[in-house]
Amino acid sequence: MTPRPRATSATETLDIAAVARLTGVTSRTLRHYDAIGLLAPSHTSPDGRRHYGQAELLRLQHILVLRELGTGLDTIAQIVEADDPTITLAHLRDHLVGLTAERDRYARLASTVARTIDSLEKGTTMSHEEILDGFHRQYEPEARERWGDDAVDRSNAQWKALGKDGQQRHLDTHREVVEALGAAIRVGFRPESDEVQAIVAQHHEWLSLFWTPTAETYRGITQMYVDDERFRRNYDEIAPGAAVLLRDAADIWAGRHLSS
Amino acid sequence: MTPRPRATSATETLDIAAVARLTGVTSRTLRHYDAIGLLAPSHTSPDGRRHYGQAELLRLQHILVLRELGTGLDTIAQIVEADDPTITLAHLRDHLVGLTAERDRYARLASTVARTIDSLEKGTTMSHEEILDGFHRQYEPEARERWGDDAVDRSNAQWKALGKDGQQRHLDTHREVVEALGAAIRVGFRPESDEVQAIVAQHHEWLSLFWTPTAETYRGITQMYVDDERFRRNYDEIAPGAAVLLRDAADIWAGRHLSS
DNA sequence: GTTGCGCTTGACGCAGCGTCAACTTCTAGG
DNA sequence: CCTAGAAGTTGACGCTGCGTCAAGCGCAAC
Repeated sequence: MTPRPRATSATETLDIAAVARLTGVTSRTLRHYDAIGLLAPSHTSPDGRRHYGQAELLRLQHILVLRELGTGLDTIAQIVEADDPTITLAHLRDHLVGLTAERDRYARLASTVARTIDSLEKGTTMSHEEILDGFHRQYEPEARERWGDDAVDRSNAQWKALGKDGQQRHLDTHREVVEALGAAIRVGFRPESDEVQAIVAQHHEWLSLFWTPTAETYRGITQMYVDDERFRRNYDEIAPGAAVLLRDAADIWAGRHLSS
Repeated sequence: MTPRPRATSATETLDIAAVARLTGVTSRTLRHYDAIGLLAPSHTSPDGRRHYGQAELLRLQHILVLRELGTGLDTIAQIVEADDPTITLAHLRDHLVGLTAERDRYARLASTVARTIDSLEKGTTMSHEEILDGFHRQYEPEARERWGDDAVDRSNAQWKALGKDGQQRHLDTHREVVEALGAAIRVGFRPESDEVQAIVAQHHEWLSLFWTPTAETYRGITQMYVDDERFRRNYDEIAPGAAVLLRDAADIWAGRHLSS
């Protein structure tokens, strides 16, 4: 005796948009799942619109859990088709092995990269060459696994030469920015001045050629210019305080132009 | 004055197969990298064959390191194009965020899966025949693609190697195990007896087709046979106490034969 | 001559949808 | 009742990073 809303065709089913909202998938995905036979709607209204019932929602739940775990849709199909906790269990057991392996892989990668970055940020007298060399060495264990010893040894020997060349080109390109900074210092411009902000924009553009920093990472980079002796010398030998000026100006500039 | 090997066209360059062997990538990948402009050969001989020099090897090395980190090829192209340690390091900094996020994601997934397994183990209500039948049908086609894991590769290979007859025999094995357990109970064998231990070995072999249990998980599984009503009934309908006997025997067997 | 290896280009295929495009249908407003 | 707009539909191509044929060419051995 409870009042039903407009008994046209809706009993307890949800249309595709409602399911999309509830589960967070797109309607396109639901159509895709229908197309590949992974999840059919409970019924379609005469005009072709898809409607989903509770059973389909549960099945979708199951699908999404497995998908979240990185399982392929075909495998998911077989698992949900079986609709059997024990099958799922067997699958999960296998999957757990893969997941922990991936976790460990990423943990190793992250720690390697972090150490590389640390050695850069804290490196007292570390040159670009040494950084690069160290970077390369960090990957030796993995590289040796994949590539074999002789290949790694040979590439290690050649690594410096290439890096040296690239380093020189980088410094040349960069010098314009640094000299502009030096000029700004001698004239006494402040970080928030249009002139210095323009230099920062140039610096950022230079950096953005290959990589798009966020506000946070851009601030981090310019902070690094101050913290790291090797970098700071690069700036300050043009004009004392250049690194600090760049950092301060970049801090302001990032707040104005970069999304945090 | 050092003797050169056949000065036809080879000075110090490597052909595509040699590069493939050294670096572990396929020749197809090298051609792909050439096609998309990521890594061109140093020169091509008149018949169209690609040859790579030391510089190309180093560039490839750089590419592969970045690829290993999960960087997309387009981004890799920009980074190696820059050929600048600072850019590379900036990228690493950026990438570290993604790596730790991925690591955490997988860690969360792994723990979620582990807990899901736990709860499923307690709630599972399937007979082994159904498990086996469903498993066989479901994993035959596609699991191998998704799961490069050794365990699944091995289990599928074993399953296929069994052939139709062998597969059927394997299906029968479980019943043999259960009936042998029943017989052992009726005769009054103890868990540590050679007879019961042999049954456990058979059971473990049967189970190993689906995943490779450690001592811990094998004990967990057999414990589940006792804890879960439906499983226990499967065993105990053959002979009362079969599940408990299997668990106790498996506990001993695991300690003797499985690494913890 | 011919067999066979190793290379070449060209093409299609795969997952898992995103993203138009072109069309229909339902609903609300005037 | 007409009309605009929102939201649905099918169909198609696009994307990444190659794997995997297919067909052909050059070179060396038999």
